[in-house]
Amino acid sequence: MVRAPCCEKMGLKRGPWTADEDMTLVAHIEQHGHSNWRALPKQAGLLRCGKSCRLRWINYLRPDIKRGNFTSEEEDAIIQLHAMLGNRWSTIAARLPGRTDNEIKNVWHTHLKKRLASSSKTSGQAAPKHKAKKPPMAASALEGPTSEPASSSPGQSFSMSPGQSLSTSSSADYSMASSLENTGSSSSEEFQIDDSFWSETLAMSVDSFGSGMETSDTFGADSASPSSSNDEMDFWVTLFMQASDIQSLSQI
DNA sequence: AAAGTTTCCAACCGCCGAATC
DNA sequence: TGATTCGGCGGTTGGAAACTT
Repeated sequence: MVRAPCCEKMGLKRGPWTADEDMTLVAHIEQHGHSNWRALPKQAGLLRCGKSCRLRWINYLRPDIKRGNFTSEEEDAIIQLHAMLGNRWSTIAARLPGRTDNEIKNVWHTHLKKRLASSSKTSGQAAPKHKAKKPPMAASALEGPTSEPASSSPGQSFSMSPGQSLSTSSSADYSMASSLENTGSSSSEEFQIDDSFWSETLAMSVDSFGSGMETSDTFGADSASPSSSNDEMDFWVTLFMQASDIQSLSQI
């Protein structure tokens, strides 16, 4: 049977949200929550698809969203996490409190991918291919410490292992090869984690680490209904980071 | 100053897995 | 047990803003 569309498109508004719509959505969610996205727009009196409402809330209106530039620490964290996880934006976002998967995805495609490409080409010389534009925004995020004063709290912390080093070396090889080269695998071999890896390891984790697993609880709204596989993924991300950290420390 | 180009980001689309019936 | 619904995810895109010529 043909799957029904996520929402009937007739008469539903699309495109950018207005301030009024934002207010309506926020007010409704604050009052009634968002137990049912599909029904929400009708209840709130919005001419929007439920999916659209959800996206707007998740990516923009949620109170714990951190607006503003990405700090260099955040960017480095994204790069490291992406090297380990690939395009698992939601998992990466879960490690960066206040950041959304959509935002991280955008940053990756607009800044970080290019940054990696140029650093790998010049092997260390970060040749600014693109001239600085939008000074208060993107450019500052790329060039070392951000000038953003208050929007990113000073005490901001990632859910990473305490000793996790966020290498900012320009020629850093962000692949897992660098992190795991001391584990016996060839250093020239790029370590790729694919889905089968995760499914296998996650399956193993149920038996081996089923109890006492520490789960990160850093993402208020999203963690309202955390799936166990997400918790497990968090566990493994943390484990890998700690492992790579231990490996690098042991070499000192 | 204007036209053309590039960059960025909010939003949409389609697919998938889990939950429910 | 299969069908259906729903929420969530990642890929992609359109338009606005910024920048260059």
